[in-house]
Amino acid sequence: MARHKKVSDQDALLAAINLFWQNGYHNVGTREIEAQTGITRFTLQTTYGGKKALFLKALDTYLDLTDRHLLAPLATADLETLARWFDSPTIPQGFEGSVQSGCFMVNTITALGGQDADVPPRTARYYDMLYAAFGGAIHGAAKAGDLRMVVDLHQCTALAVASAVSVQVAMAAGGPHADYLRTAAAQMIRSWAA
Amino acid sequence: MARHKKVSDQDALLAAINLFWQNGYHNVGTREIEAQTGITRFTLQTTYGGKKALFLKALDTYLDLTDRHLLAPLATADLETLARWFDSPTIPQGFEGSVQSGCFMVNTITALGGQDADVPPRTARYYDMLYAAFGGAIHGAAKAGDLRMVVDLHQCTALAVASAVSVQVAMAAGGPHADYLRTAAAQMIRSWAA
DNA sequence: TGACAAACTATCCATATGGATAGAAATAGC
DNA sequence: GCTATTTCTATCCATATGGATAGTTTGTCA
Repeated sequence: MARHKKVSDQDALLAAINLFWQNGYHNVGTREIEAQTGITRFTLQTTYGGKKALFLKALDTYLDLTDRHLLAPLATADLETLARWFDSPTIPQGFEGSVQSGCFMVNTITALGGQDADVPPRTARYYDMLYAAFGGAIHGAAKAGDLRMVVDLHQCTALAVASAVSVQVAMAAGGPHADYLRTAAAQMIRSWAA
Repeated sequence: MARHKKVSDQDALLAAINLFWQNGYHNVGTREIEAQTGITRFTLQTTYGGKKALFLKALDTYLDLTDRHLLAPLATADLETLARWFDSPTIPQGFEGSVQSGCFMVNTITALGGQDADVPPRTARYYDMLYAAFGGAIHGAAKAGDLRMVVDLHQCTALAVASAVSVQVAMAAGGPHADYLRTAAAQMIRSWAA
């Protein structure tokens, strides 16, 4: 039987997510990947398929975890939970140092999206996740009679998605903007209640 | 008197804006800058101060033009003009090929913002411009008695800023999301009217 | 017409990059 | 204890990179 890797796949992948999320694809070289994740350049190539393949796997895992822990549960949440999602956010374990960099996926859309054919399918998945989560909550609230009659469900969903995305950019921007936007989004959601 | 450059400063700078906006800082090499802007690597170094300095000058010029043509005029606009700013956007001359890449500044925040000390001052300027533009319009509408009494001006301003930023990300993302968000934002703004 | 200054061209340079290779090390199973 | 397999280490490689240099070209002015 074979030699074990220095670090487990899971630990290495988590480290890779944080590295690429905080620094972007281009600012991270293969020597830095070795230093920060424990994956040697040999293993990077032979086991993971190279830098680009590791990046995509990290991004896919990020999307998996983001959906599982942050978005999918929202689809069945009530309005107050949705509002608190904005003004009292939870941070997935293991990513505490990265949330100030915004969203790994949003950063990838704006940094690489125009030139990299591997990004658009993931972008589509991300927006699907956002619309499913916020749309689910909003349609659920409507069905429960919790929404004011005058609100347009598609508009509300789009505004919730807009708020979520812009909060991520504001996180990457630094400063107070993310808090302003979180507060405003939570207020907006609470204003939809019957 | 000396030899003239192959292209004018203004044309070169416009070309540099479009190049960096569409491709990002790292995806553009100095040979590509030569090919796309007419600035030789010699001139890039001696006149502009190098690749990074050209990038920052391009970004600053982009912020100047964006403020002048798209944002500053909003500060004295009425609500309907603000709504149309979203659902019937105008494209600054010379940038038609780049708007599908979103916003040069937003792309820079997410791609470089975490590692590059030259970006945060420009990020702060960008958000200041956004808040001044949307805040000005909204406060002006309130002063004119055009807003419903119940709306919170700071919340409205923050939501308008959120919408503007997320539309830019959606442009970079491609697909129908930008149009959804534009429509929703315009509806939201119209819903604030008395 | 010559001088001067600015920009261009062709070439060079040091460094960094992603990935490849060969030999060594580590591990489990037989 | 040996074998097979996987991973590691040290080194190498071809290419790309941002920038530098030297000689040439170009345009204006005196």
